[in-house]
Amino acid sequence: MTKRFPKIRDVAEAAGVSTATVSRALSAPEMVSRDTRAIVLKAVEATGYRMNHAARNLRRRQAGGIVVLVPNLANPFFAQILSGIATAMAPSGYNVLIADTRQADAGSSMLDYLHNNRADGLIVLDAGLPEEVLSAGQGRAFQPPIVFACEWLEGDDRASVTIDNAYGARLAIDHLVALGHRRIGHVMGPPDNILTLTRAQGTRAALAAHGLAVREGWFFAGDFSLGSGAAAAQRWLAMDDRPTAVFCASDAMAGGFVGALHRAGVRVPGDVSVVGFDDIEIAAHLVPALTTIAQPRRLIGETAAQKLLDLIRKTGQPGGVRDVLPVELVVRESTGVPARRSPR
Amino acid sequence: MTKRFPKIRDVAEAAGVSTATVSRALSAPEMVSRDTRAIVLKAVEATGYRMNHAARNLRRRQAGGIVVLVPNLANPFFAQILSGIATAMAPSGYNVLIADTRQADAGSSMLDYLHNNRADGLIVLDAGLPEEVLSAGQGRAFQPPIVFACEWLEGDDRASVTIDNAYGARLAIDHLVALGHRRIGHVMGPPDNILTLTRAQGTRAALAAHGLAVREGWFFAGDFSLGSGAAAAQRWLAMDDRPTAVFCASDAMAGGFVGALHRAGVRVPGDVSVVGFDDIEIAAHLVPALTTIAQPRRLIGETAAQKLLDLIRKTGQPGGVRDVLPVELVVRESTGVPARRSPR
DNA sequence: CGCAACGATGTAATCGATTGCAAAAGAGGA
DNA sequence: TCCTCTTTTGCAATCGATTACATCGTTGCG
Repeated sequence: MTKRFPKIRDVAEAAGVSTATVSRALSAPEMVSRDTRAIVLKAVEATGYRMNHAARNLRRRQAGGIVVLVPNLANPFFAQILSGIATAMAPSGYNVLIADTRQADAGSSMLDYLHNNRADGLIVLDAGLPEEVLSAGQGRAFQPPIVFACEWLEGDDRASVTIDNAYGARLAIDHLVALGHRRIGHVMGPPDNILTLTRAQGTRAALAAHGLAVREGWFFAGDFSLGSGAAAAQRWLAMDDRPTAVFCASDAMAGGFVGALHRAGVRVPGDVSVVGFDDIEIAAHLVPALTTIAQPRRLIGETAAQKLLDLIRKTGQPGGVRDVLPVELVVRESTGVPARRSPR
Repeated sequence: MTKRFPKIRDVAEAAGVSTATVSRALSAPEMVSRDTRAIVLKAVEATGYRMNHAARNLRRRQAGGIVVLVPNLANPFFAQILSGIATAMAPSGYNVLIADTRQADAGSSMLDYLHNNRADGLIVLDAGLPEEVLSAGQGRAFQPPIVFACEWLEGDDRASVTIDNAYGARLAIDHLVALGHRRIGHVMGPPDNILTLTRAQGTRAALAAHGLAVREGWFFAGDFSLGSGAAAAQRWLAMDDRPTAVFCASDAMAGGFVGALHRAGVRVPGDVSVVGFDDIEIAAHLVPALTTIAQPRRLIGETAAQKLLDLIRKTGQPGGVRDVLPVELVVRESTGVPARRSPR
């Protein structure tokens, strides 16, 4: 910001009107007569004027942007969601700020975002943030509207855009049972995560509904990552009494699981069937192509963004509306009828 | 922004000093005596004061943020880079804005970002933007510092952080040749992309250096995506005279290529060896695990961010420094000695 | 003892756009 | 022609923090 930009006053002079008129011609065209509007627009063109957002935001007492809190930016799962958010936000003129909640200085800067004037609203993709951050500003400070996406806070009535995780789990289990599996395991996400909980609970419920055993030993710990899927595979390999099918709470874990199994000489779906969750793009291209529960990631992002805009503009529902988007089973190659007998 | 926040004046009153002193105590502590500083800090605490960024930015004539121009946010390749950028930017206090350059309203809003006061600098991951956008503002307007990352503009001397793509290609080809391959193909990225060009050119050069044929029919069109890799596989399958090894310009394409081949009954590396490029996280977990050229994505992001900060602060080199980060070959399972004879 | 120099603080102008209020300009209507 | 009502415009205050410049003590040194 070294040279001088034309400011609104320059445009006003060029057009022979007042700054107020220029301002109105640009942000409330209907308040200005057709003729002056044309003159002003021409002057804007001629001077190359561009509005100064800092000034507008100061005067309007707003931030001019929203922030998206992502648990781990490096995780490609969020890419599609972010894209959806960006798409939906583009026409609004709001900036989209991105912050990684698991970063070094997370604590303080998160508060900074939340507390005031850095953002007019936020989309939270990480319900695992410290309570005091998410519920901050209840006291003296003002808290901007929040929309949770993917994850949410139990017992909290703020707006959210999620999927029915238990139903997704049920689809996976039903599919496996229909294929003839009776011995079904589950690779879980990180502990305490709401998605982990609901998917695991959904799995348990579906198993029970089919009158199948729920063996705790077949519930493998994981954290949604590729590596944790591979680690679960090692534990599966070390078992005497293995499940013939495994439902993984994320495609990444399913990929890691299948890969590690393959390297140990176990075939999918020949020896064990695997179902993933998410339907990330590569799922269809894996070897074998992954059977999975598809969730509409881009739509989740777009919906969350739209919801946030409504909240900011105070249009639409007063708040607290929880959208639940549909999931569906996508059958590919990684599931099949169970082997005559468990290998080994 | 409905309720009233404590402003600097409130803090000043609470502390019994002037607003100037409060401002200095907060952003230039050394200008204020130890005692007053303590008093001010206490008053800040007591009032719950948080600075208004819009006001500061207006006064300082800056934007308070940088923007990252991403060609396709949904592409997970960029996730790691964004993460690196976010990490490096966090301590600076600059906001990180993200914009998808292939979005609907791209043209106009990109200009908006570039031209002024929306950003103090930008990191461009898409050198394919229209010239008039990237070179905009040379005339009357001021253009903020730019750092190119991954991609760059040929003949442009602005700062950039890249890798040696030709060398990466050479590593891949050398590896294949060392395994005994003489018939080597290449799946390319999108036309006119600088990465496509340099990698293809590097491939040609390496091939020539080994005295091997450069057959145009073995250079498959692609666009870095999974689908285009799978499409290339179809073309490979339809050939009479196939290469025994294929170097793909991205891991995504390699994944798509291998997957499609597998579904057609062709084995990797038994029937054909495949090398990727990028070393995305899943590469190590694929079946077969992908041999690839690793590039330090997170480091690219961090370096670009640091460079941009230097440019903004006018520290460091005056500008135009081009960093080239190292790449390396990672040998996994997708490459092996060529089959005795080409299948079919 | 007196003056220069320095450090700490306060005063007030400033950044650039928006908007409440008032004045001016039309538009009808009697 | 005069008056009321509506639409367009302009004036000037305002948003909240920063910072150039001025002020007021202090300290140091000749």
